[in-house]
Amino acid sequence: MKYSPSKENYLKAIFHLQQDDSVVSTNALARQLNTSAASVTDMLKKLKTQKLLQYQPYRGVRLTAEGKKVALQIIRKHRLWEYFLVEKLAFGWEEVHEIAEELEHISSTKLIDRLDHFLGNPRTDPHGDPIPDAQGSMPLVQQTSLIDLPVRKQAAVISVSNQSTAMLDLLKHHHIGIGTKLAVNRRFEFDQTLEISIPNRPVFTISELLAANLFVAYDTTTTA
Amino acid sequence: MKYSPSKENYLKAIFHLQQDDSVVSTNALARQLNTSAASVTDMLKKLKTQKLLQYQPYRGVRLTAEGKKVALQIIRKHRLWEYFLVEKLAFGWEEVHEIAEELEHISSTKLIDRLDHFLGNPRTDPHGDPIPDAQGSMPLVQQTSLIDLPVRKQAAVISVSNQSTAMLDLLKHHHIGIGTKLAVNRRFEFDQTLEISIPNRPVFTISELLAANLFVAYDTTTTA
DNA sequence: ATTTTTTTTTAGATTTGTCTAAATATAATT
DNA sequence: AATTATATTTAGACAAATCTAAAAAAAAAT
Repeated sequence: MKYSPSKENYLKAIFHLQQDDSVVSTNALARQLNTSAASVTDMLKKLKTQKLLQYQPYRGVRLTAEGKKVALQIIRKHRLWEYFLVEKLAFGWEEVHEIAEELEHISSTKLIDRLDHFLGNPRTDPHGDPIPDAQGSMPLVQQTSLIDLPVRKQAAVISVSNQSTAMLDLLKHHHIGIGTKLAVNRRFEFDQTLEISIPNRPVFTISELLAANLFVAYDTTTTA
Repeated sequence: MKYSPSKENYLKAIFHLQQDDSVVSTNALARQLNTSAASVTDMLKKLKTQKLLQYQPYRGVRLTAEGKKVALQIIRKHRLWEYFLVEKLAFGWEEVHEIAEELEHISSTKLIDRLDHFLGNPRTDPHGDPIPDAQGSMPLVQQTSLIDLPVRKQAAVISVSNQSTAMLDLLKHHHIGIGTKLAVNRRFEFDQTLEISIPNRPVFTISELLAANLFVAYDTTTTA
């Protein structure tokens, strides 16, 4: 029931890449984990013998129920630690990920449950991503179109409803991608355009049409 | 400037065993780290090439200034995390050590400095051991004879002023050693004996003479 | 339906930290 | 001082996680 940090990272990466219930390719994993395809193959064989995933050579990989369970626990730890770092230790948004990558491998589940309680059982992390509970069930994300995002509320882009190259081209131009953190500074009533700010980038304006097609997640936890 | 968890554990163990400025033996280290003498020898050679310690085959080992610096940073992290676990997450005394053994290897120094501040810059951990500051200087311990320890105050044995075999024999009988956590339950006026409790052990009574020769550290931080 | 390209796997090494068993050095005892 | 006992080191192996280069399979392109 205990896995090495490396194995945990593989499970987490597969979980993230395995959007619906599709299989994940060796190369995609290698890219995600910044390692070689050969290393990935080696590790997949080990994880398979531990029944954490289904894997047939050349056929890609998919987590088993057990594998998903483990992945969700890592994600739970990661996000709770991020929340702690931002809310209690006053870290900025962008600097917490790297530290949480280390903290998520601390094994004690008692620790993480106590931390959860200490933080007031938050349901989303500072980026707006949902935090799985102790049983591993992850609440559905509070997912809104950018049009409905409250002003000044930090949010993370989680999906785009229009996948046309024209739109993706525009997103690229604005440096917006899945996971991009942003906030709406203000709305202009005249033409319904929105002023957007992304950390460490100049502010810019987008059209109502673009905003309508951008879905974001944000923290809805009520702070006492 | 970054060392593996294993190396950090070696440095910490040597630091603790190297009471004054004596050399530490291979066997003592092996015992402390629950490993074989052969493994210790292997590791000492590696740490020597990194100039973290002085080591001559068969002659024992001693930390260099750099080695001490690293050890003190690990100890700082360990004790700050222990404080966090007890004070913020309501863990008991005895359960925090194991978790802190993992947390102490999280690398970010920014994290630990923020944690320090968040906790109100405590100067001793829950066991009464002093917490080194960011520069690695460790405050002198509040060191009292057991005779002067306030009743019910938890403390840790840090030294014994009498090293006779007769005394060490008695200490062994009572399961008391350096680092043992204990508290005085009550004093008996008639013969000045003390009732002592050690977590997870039956309470027992010791003589005034023994108490006079036992030095303990305890937390003197004033809690608001 | 071949050929070419891309993806994936195998083969063989490497590093880190560990082990056991055997050899050697030091310390203790007679 | 010689012998016995203890402590320490060397030699040789192993598991985990990684790598590069080569081989094999699958997919894409002609």
